Amino acid sequence: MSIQTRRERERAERRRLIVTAAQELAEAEGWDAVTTRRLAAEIEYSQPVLYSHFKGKDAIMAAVAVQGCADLAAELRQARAAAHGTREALAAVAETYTSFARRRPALYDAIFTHPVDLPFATEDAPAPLREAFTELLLAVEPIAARGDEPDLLTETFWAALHGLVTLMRSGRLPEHARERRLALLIGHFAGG
Amino acid sequence: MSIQTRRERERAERRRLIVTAAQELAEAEGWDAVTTRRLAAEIEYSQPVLYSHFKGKDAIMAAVAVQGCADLAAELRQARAAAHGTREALAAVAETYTSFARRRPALYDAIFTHPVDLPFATEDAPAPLREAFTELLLAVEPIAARGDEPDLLTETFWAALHGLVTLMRSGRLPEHARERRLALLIGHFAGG
DNA sequence: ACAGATTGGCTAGCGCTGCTAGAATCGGCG
DNA sequence: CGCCGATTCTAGCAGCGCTAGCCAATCTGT
Repeated sequence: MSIQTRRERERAERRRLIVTAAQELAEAEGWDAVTTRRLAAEIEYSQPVLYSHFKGKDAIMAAVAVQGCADLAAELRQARAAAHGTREALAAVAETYTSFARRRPALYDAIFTHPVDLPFATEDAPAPLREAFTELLLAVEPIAARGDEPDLLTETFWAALHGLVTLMRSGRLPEHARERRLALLIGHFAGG
Repeated sequence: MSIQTRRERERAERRRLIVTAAQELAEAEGWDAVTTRRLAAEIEYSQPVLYSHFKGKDAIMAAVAVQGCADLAAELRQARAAAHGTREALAAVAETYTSFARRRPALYDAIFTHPVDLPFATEDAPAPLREAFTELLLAVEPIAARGDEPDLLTETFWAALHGLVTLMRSGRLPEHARERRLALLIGHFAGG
């Protein structure tokens, strides 16, 4: 038994090594730099080792996404907790969300942009994903009007943030009016 | 002179041929199927011919995007013209926009998702892009509150639509509540 | 009408990608 | 020690975007 568990432990450790290396490489040089060869060199193993842990590159990105989403959830929670008042909480969460996307674009892309088959809106979605959504929900819920379904309203608000983030990063929206757009969004959602 | 112009005409025609073939192939089988080899075979020329017309594959996608955006602009205009009342016009434009994204995902991606260095928010942006934005602007402007900058409000509304579209297509938002989310968005923007 | 210049398309190939089959090597066990 | 199974590596496949350099067809000037 013992040698079996040791092996499993080593395997798990190496899996973490892969995910961490992929995340660091992506955040340092972008996802284009994360090739299977480069990643294998980074962890000092050969390429096929990656495929004994993950089905393919996309699966590695998905693992990075889940891990990174925990960071986002934590930031959102902190921002929401530090804010006083419902409108302020919503603004704080929105600002934190877009700030996260700006500070850690590679991570944001893995979580929200890259085509990936993670279960998202179901109950068997990975915990960090559900936690991040819950943070948004807790901020949006109080400003829901009568008849608004909080879940759907949260999704809509989230989509708006996501749209702003992606359009700005691709250069389709100019960066300079970022805060004013965010203010307009909050204004229309929080009713003012 | 005449033979020069004939050559230019032929060149222009072949350029159109390339863009059209790329668009059709993308819409039929997705952008992954649009490789330079496949595209060259489709137009019955060799690969390097593509590079005498475009700097690279991205430039071809950009050309498809501009051409496709004219379609979108036309659809938006028609929807807006057919609607009575400001709120109805906004809803019609929003529905048309998301419908376009659903019906023609490859085209939508080329225009709004794919990383591309088209000038977007400046005055030297290609005409179809400006026209599409203008259609949105004309629908959003009437619902702008006092103090709202119409341009920025339009951008924000556009971003929300874009976010809904991309999150739904990647499976991060379930499809089933599509219309209710759109209704929530309109409700909060048009002041309901 | 013919030789020379020029334009322009094609063949072939480079360096890279994600991924995998099969050889080789390492570890535990009788 | 010698075997045997699990594991890791070497080597290679098919495909990608892109380009250098040859070759042929076309136009120009005598």
